[in-house]
Amino acid sequence: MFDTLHTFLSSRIVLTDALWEQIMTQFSPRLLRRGQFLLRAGEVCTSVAFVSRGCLRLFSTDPKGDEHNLQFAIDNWWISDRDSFISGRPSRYSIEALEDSELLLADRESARNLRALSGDLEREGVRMINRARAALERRVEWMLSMSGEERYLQMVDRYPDIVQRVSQRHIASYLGITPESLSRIRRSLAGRGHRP
Amino acid sequence: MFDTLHTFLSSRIVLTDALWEQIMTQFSPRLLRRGQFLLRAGEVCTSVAFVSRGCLRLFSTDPKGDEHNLQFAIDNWWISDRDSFISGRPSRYSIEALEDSELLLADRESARNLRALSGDLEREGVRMINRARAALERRVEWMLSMSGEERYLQMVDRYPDIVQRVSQRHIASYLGITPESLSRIRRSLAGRGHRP
DNA sequence: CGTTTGCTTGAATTCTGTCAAAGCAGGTGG
DNA sequence: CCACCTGCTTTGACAGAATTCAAGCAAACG
Repeated sequence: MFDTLHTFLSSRIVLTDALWEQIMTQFSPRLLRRGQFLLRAGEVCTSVAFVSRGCLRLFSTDPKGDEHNLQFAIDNWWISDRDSFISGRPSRYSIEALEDSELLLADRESARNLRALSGDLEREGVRMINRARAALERRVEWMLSMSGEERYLQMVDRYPDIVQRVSQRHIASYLGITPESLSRIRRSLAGRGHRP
Repeated sequence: MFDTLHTFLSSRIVLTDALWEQIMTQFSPRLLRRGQFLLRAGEVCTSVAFVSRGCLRLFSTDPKGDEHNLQFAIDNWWISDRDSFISGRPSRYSIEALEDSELLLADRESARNLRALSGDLEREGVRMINRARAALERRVEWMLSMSGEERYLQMVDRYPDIVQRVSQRHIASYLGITPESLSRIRRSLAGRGHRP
């Protein structure tokens, strides 16, 4: 369960055995069954989670009760409501496991300890935030400039593994269209000779 | 021209005269007339800009030639294509002055120097990235869950000064709707007794 | 084996974009 | 000072796209 995190980190920073020993102590393993929640809207997000195996979604629930997927996380991704995690304020989001999942959790103090452990680790943290920001920026750009069909093709291109694992209604919610529309888009694409 | 930056910084970090002296040396002033560009798509973004006075927009141009506003920046805001700035790769975005503007520019080396100058300053840099990320996240949430009218009301509520200063077609582009739609939305709101 | 869940499909509706035209500034030059 | 030009906003008519509502179907699950 810690193996995947070790592999993940060693591809980005210089990871000595001594450093790894210390890093491990800061994470606590957690199993989540499909349908269980890591975070519910209104609670404070007290951890960042590394997904060593499984699939989760982060979503908001609007006043009408409709849910909107803001992020998916599969093996080797991180997931958390960073705003709530940093500020300590209640979260507007929920995090739910879409498959049975193995997580490694770090709370606020662990995160602080990790940053203090090595400059490499701290810089990697900043890079992670920047990647998250860049991904959101791209997504806003897509929403502004592309049709639902184009956004779907972008998503298949960029996140094929997620499109494969996650149900269509969740993909539709992520794209900002209805499941019916996504179904029609896929039929239309198939008719024009697109790989399923 | 440096006054606004001094005010800005002193409200967020402990700003001694000595530190301020050093900070000033890292920024170079730049005047931009309305319509001039700080960055053109395809160029590398070599600076982050603090807007001491004026108004700018960051936008992308899609294959059809349509422009999409991703960000506005007025007095006391920062603007830049951080991806290009960090990676050194050509930018997909352009930055244009919507009014005559006074900027303070820091290039890559200056940014590095600034981070090295004080831990406070470095932490403030991370906070800035996080605020940018949080703003984008909110915006994605809006795009997923709200109609054009609701997004417009959110924008009026959250960025009244920008809505006031920027032309409607640019607001419309930011919201992801056509200028015609925004015009109709405003008429409809006025009819239902909304402050102009 | 019956129930549930998710996907598909159809028809009606609502909304938004498109195109074209006219009105309304603000700025420029005669 | 006025006439003109240019860019922005408004408006109307229309076409097109996506949502909604409703129903059917298939695979998965207890």
